Amino acid sequence: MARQMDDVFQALGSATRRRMLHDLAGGPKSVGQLAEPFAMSLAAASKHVKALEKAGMIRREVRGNTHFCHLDPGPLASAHRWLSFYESFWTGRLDELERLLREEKGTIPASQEGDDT
Amino acid sequence: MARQMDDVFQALGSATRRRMLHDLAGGPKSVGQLAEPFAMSLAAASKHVKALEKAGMIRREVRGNTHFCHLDPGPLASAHRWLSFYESFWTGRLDELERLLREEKGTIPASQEGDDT
DNA sequence: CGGGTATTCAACGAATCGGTTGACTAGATC
DNA sequence: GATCTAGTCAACCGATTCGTTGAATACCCG
Repeated sequence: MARQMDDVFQALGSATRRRMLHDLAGGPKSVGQLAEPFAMSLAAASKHVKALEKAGMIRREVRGNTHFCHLDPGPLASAHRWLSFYESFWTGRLDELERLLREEKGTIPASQEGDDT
Repeated sequence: MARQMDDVFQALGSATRRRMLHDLAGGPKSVGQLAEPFAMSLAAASKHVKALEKAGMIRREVRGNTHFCHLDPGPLASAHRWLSFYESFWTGRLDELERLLREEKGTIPASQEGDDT
């Protein structure tokens, strides 16, 4: 479904959440730790975390009192792969792009949307 | 500014607009042509086009009556590069990731957000 | 038990989104 | 000039987003 892709890109469409992901790259963090850089309530930050979780980009491990979040890079990899489709375009390899488009015609139509592996 | 990045990812967070981009990869299209696959008014499609334009992902060339849109892959490349930061993460190259994080400390803090070239 | 800590939940408001319709502008065509 | 076509614009609507606050939950600690 393209829905998961929507969630991923939508989650990335906020500097707050991108920052959270970036912080998470340094290792698991609690919700409170993730919230700390921001001038917003913990409840607000908690919602951002939930958005990232919904997009599958973080997993949550509740240990005692605190919820530890760790990055799940899978969806980021998917998004990266999705964008890679256009790579030949921005590198100027138009011949390569044409090959990709032709190849696509041979499989499922609009197959790029189906690429939510 | 991180604002441009917001626009790009937000624009990508809609299957409709992703489809439009995909169609544009095959060559320039008019607004009407872009709208055609969708069961929505032309005005609605026009708004989507405007969103893509705002994100810098398409340029518009008005020729006579019709507006031709062509893909500008720059922002897609930026997004791709942004995601590449996490590549070492999903390939399991944690040592490489740590190097990146360490290297980042040496430059501008939170430098990833500044990467809107 | 009582109190502090970490976090979520629910309700609310302002702003934005994604769509609609109707009116408008401008180029093409007869 | 009259009309068709391509597209935008403005107003509107319902749904979603992003923040708030206050209350609820649940764990930890003395």
